[in-house]
Amino acid sequence: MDTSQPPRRKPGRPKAGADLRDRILDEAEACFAAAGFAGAALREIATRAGVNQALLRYYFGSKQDLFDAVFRRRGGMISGQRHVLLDRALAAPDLSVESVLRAYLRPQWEMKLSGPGGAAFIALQARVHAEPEAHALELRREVYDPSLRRYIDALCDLLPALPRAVVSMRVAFLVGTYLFMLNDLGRLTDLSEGQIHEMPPEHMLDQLVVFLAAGLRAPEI
Amino acid sequence: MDTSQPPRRKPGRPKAGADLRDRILDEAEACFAAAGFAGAALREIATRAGVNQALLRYYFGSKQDLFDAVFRRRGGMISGQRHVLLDRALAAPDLSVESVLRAYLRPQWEMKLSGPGGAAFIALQARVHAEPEAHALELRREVYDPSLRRYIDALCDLLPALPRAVVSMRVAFLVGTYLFMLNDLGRLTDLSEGQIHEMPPEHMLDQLVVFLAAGLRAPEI
DNA sequence: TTCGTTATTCATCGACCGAATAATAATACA
DNA sequence: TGTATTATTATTCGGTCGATGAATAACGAA
Repeated sequence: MDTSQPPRRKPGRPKAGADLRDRILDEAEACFAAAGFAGAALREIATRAGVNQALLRYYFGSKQDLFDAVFRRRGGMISGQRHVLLDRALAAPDLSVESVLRAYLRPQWEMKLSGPGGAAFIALQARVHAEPEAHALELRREVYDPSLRRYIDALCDLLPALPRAVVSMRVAFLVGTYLFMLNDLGRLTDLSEGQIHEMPPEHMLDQLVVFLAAGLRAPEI
Repeated sequence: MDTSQPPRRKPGRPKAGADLRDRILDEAEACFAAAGFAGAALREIATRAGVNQALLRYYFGSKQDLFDAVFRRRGGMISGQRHVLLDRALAAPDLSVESVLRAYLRPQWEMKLSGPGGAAFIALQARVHAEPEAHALELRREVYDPSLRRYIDALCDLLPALPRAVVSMRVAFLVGTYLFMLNDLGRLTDLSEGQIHEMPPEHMLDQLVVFLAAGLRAPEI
C-alpha cells in the first residue's frame, strides 16, 4: 500500500528549453542580488523557479558557475549595447564628452528602470564590485573592461589636454559614481529630505551627466 | 584513566579587557571584509583571534551584533574625525569647496593607508553600501548620515547658485565615487595599463579632489 | 514498436554553521 | 580564608547548505 504515489510526479522532459533556463537565471539573479553569493541558497532559487535543486546543477554546474552565468547574461547585454551606442556617438555630429558619457550610462540606466529583474542585476553588480575575491575581479574584467577601454580612447581624443593616465583615473572614478548612484537611487531621497524624490528619473540622469562631464573636463593640477 | 587532562586548559580570566576585545574585532573585521556577512564564519573569527567561539557570543551577542560592533568601531572614528576636520576647515581662512572635500575624504583615506586593518574596514564598508538589506541601511544612516548633513550645509553655503536638492544629489554622487575609488585603489592600475601604479598615493587623493570639486561646481542645467 | 538519450526528480550524505548550555578556572570581595 | 562573580572553554544540538548518485519519465531516432 506504499505504492500510492501522489499525482505530482513528473520527471521527464516537460518544459525544457531556453524558457526554463531563463526562468532559473531570473530567480537566481533575484536571490543573489538580495543575499549575496554566500547568502543565497540554491534550494530557494530552485523552489522559486519551480524546479528541483538538482536541475540547477544539471544546467549550470556548481553554485559559482550559476552565479557566473547570471552575471554574464546581463553583463553581456550591457557591453553589447555600449558598443553600439559608442559607435553611434562617435559617428554623430554632436560628439562631445556628454554624448560619450550618455552612451556609456544609458544601457545600465535603462536596465535599472526596465523592471525588477534589471534592478536586481544592478544591485548584484554593485555587490560584485565590492567583493575582493579574485574570481569576482576576473569576472568584472572579462565582462566590462574591453568596452571600458574603448571609452577611455574616445575620451582621450576629446580631452587632448589631459594625459591618458589622468583620463583613465577619472573614468575609474566615474564607474564608482554611477554604480553607487544607480544602486542607491531609491535612498538618495533621505539626504535631500525628500526633495530628490519628486525629480523625474530622466532628470536625474541629466544631473549625473553634468556632474561627471565637469569632473572629466577639470584642468589638470 | 580518563582523568589525564592535557595541560592546555585555561578557562578563567587570563586576558580579559579591551585588549582581547579589540583583537576579536580586528579578526572579525578581516573575515567580514573578505567573505561578507553571510560568508564569514564565527568559528574562523574565533580561531584567528585565539579564543573559543562561545566567547564571541559572551562579548558581543549574535553574529549580527558582532558585525555591528565592527562597523561602529571604525565608523565612529571616521565620523568623529570628520566632525573635527570640518570645524577646522570652516574656521580656516582658505575655506573652499576643496578644503571641505579634503576634510571629508581624509579620515577614510588615512584609514585605508594606515594598515591592513584599516584597508579591511574600507572593503567592508563598500560591501555594506552595496547591501540592500534594511539593517545595513540603518547602520549606514546611523553612523554616517549626521556628519553628511553638516557637509551638505557647508557646501550649500559655498555654492549659493545651486539649489539644495542639486547639492544633495551631487554629494550622494561623491560618496559613491570615493568609496569605489578607495576600495579599488589597487585595481585602478589595470585600466591605465600601469601608469597609475607609479603615482604616489597623495597625488591620487589630489586627483580625486580635483574631479569632485569640478563636479560639485558645475553650473546647473 | 524498441531503444538510447535527455531532462527532471528523489533521497541522501557529509560538512559546516550559529546558537546554546554546562562546566570550570581565575579573580574580587567578604 | 571562603564565596560569589566573571571570563573562558568544551561540547553538543538542530538546522541548512552544496553536492551527488540513482531512479525515472518524456522524447527522438531506428
